[in-house]
Amino acid sequence: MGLVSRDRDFTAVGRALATPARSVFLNLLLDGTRRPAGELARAAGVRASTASEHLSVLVDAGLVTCEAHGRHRYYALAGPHVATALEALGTLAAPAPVVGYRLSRHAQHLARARFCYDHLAGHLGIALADAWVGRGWLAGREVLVLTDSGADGLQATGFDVDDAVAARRPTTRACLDWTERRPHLAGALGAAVGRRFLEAGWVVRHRSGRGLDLTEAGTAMLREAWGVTLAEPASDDAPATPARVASRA
Amino acid sequence: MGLVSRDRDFTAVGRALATPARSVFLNLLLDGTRRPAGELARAAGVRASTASEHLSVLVDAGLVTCEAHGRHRYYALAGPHVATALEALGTLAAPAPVVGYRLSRHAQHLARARFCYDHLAGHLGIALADAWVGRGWLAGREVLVLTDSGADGLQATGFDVDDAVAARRPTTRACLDWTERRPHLAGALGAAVGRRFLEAGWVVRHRSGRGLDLTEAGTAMLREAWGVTLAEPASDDAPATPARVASRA
DNA sequence: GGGACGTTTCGGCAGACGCCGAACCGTGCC
DNA sequence: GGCACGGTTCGGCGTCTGCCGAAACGTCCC
Repeated sequence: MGLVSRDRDFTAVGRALATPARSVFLNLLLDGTRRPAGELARAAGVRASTASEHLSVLVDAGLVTCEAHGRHRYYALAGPHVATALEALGTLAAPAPVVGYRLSRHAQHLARARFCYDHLAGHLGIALADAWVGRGWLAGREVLVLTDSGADGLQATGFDVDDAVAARRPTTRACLDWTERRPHLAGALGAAVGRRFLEAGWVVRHRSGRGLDLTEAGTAMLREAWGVTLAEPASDDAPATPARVASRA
Repeated sequence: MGLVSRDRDFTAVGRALATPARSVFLNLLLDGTRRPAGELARAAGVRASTASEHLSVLVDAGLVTCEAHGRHRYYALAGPHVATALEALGTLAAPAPVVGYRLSRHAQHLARARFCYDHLAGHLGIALADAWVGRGWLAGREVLVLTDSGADGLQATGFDVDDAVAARRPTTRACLDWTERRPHLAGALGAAVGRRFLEAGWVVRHRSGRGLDLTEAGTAMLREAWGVTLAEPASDDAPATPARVASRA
């Protein structure tokens, strides 16, 4: 101890991020999914061989892990710390160039609800954070610290708060969305919430895409439990207030 | 709004970090100082011409700003957001390779007290955070949220809390040291504290180096105000408890 | 076993990039 | 004005690396 240099060598991480294909890969994996090499290759517009080389660079840099499954190899982010760091870097990075694509519809969907590695994000994530700050369950405005009443309330609603508190990761963490400017809940508790939403069937992963669909059950649950209503996806733009919260302390 | 891609292009930032020389530059600037091109060149072990090219890359990437002063050009980090992002990336990056140097002495000095862009870090920063958490001035263990009593207490001690709260930046932010594993106070309030420590002469920048020296006045002030004592720099290693806090609630 | 398929490895090519020395520019000083 | 000095620009050199197609490997399925 004390013998290690205090400075960090950004070279390796930098190299890993420094090419368009790898940047695309990371963006795709940033929602916490595992994806086979071929799918990543197609998404980035490069040959399988090229993608393979890129992926091994990411693995060597420790950003991504590889898990063999049958004749597929699934790649995923190496852990929450990678997601956290990339998310912080996103502050500096420019929005990715918009490829032709039917982006608009896609983007709207993502804006509404998605996973940010292991926790809920998009309008849904923000609405939850707002609601819980409103009831005094989370404190610190931009920082989202769990209060005692919050621990009780969330536990009562069926979230595994004890586990989250005991975890090695920070219990709560505020994750600032790049496009919206409001924080949503990350950290061990954020992950627990996300897990529960999936297990309970309140949200389901959109088939063949990133992004989540809020189910009937989920919609009802949000309204009844916390008076949260998300703007309908069918409606046009709803930029100013993406979600409305009834109970505001 | 809504039209921008949700993904980020990490390519540019990645490229900017991807070379040893630029990594050294950023590490040097990470303490918030501005330094002339020549000094940076010497530190990185490259010719002035090479350094100049590197620096223009960093400027183009928006990580660094350049300010002409006489026949010198001073380079500095482009803002707190850059420091924050790099600090987050440090989680992923390996410790920088140790160059020959008389590193040990140097590193010890840095470990004791230094600036982390605009706020106090090192054992000093950690000791302050510990002390203030102990008195209930900061809440949230790993997160460091300012409490009401904390606002009163710090204001009474002469820190400009009102300004910090009014600032556009988050009032408090926990900055996790890479080598130590404990957080210290960053954000607008952290910057206000750092500023005051310099102005009051409690710390002075170490000549020709990074790192801070705690003055007699600073030592006395720490002890009297919060019962904080930093281990003497003359002593050998003091790894386990870098600082001791008297009053623990 | 044979064939389809997902993936990796290999060789090769072209472009990008880091480095340097030399030349150039602007400022400060005598 | 003349010179020293900090800094940038330019041309050139060698290396690295991103890309591809072809070939090899392993798995699944008939």
